[in-house]
Amino acid sequence: RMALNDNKAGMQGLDKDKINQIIMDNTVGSRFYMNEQKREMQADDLLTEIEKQRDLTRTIIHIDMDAFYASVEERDRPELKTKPMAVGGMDMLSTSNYVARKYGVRAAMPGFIAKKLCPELVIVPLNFDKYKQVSKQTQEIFAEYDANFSGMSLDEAFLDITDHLQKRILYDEEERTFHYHHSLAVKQPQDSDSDLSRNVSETFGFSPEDVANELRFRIHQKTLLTASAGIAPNTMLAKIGSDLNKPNGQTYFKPNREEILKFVKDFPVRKVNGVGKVTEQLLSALDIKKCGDLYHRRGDLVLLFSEISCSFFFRISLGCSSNVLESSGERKSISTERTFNAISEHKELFAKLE
DNA sequence: GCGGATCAC
DNA sequence: TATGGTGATCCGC
Repeated sequence: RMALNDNKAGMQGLDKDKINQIIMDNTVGSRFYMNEQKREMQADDLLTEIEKQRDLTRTIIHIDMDAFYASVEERDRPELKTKPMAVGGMDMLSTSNYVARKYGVRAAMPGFIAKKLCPELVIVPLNFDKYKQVSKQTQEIFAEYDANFSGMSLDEAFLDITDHLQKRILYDEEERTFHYHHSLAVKQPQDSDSDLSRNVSETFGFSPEDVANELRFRIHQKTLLTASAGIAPNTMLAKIGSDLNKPNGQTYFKPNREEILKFVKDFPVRKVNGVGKVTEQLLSALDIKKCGDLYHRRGDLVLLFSEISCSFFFRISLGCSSNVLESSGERKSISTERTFNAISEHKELFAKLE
């Protein structure tokens, strides 16, 4: 910001580096420098406030069904498993299986484009009623661990298992053991013959990770579908976690401030809930690509954005978000999702700078 | 409050 | 042939 701007007539060919050095050498204590300090103090006030509210005492799980609609169709039509397949129509696809993804066929892609990428692609029309039934089955399981769980869509939910973990300490082994019915046990191609007669049952422990494994086991037991999970002290990290080891995996973020900051530092802002295409571009223009960059550029951010937007960005940079779940029925807002009107907010600013 | 922009599913 | 439909927030007016 303090650097010399040479986009003015008569300023070409100057030794920019040398001039900038002189400006910098004389700038400490100057108005420019003080302004910068002031803005960083403003930012630090917000950051301190957020840090003060950091709560590592709760355990949130985000459960995300793997390629949900496509997996349901594969389950009911196994011949589709080996073929590139997507669910939706020629105008829009809802999701695709992993074979199709190798061709670049993704959710939210028009079917006719997908067909050009992969002419053999099988497009299966939506069976919404079926997905709703499966969703109900998974939600019955969720309710056993958190009666107030928050369903985000048919294939995603947040659970606060803090209370369950307390109660669970008293569970005997039987209450932590689950097994498949013989009729449901499916032989996977990679299983050896001995796996067929194997007792398909499992006992789970007492840790947050054990609970997530148990949830995923029970979902598969009941629906024959796989899910991924993120376990963390808040919704932002839980949501990130369910994506990191997908499919059929899970990630645990320990309730440890230092470890969270270390993870978040190099994590791309675009993958955080609430940061979409436009915000990504806007931040990218400021050379902000990783969550840690949001912290380093905090002085610039308070200059450019509203307090609400800054708080949103700073919470991301600290790995802080809400850990309070609104029950699905009465949900009005999702506290981790924030948008801001970048264009109009900045039209104003640029107008002043002219 | 309303409409526009943004975002997620 | 052809690029969703809905619900939520924040912003400027």
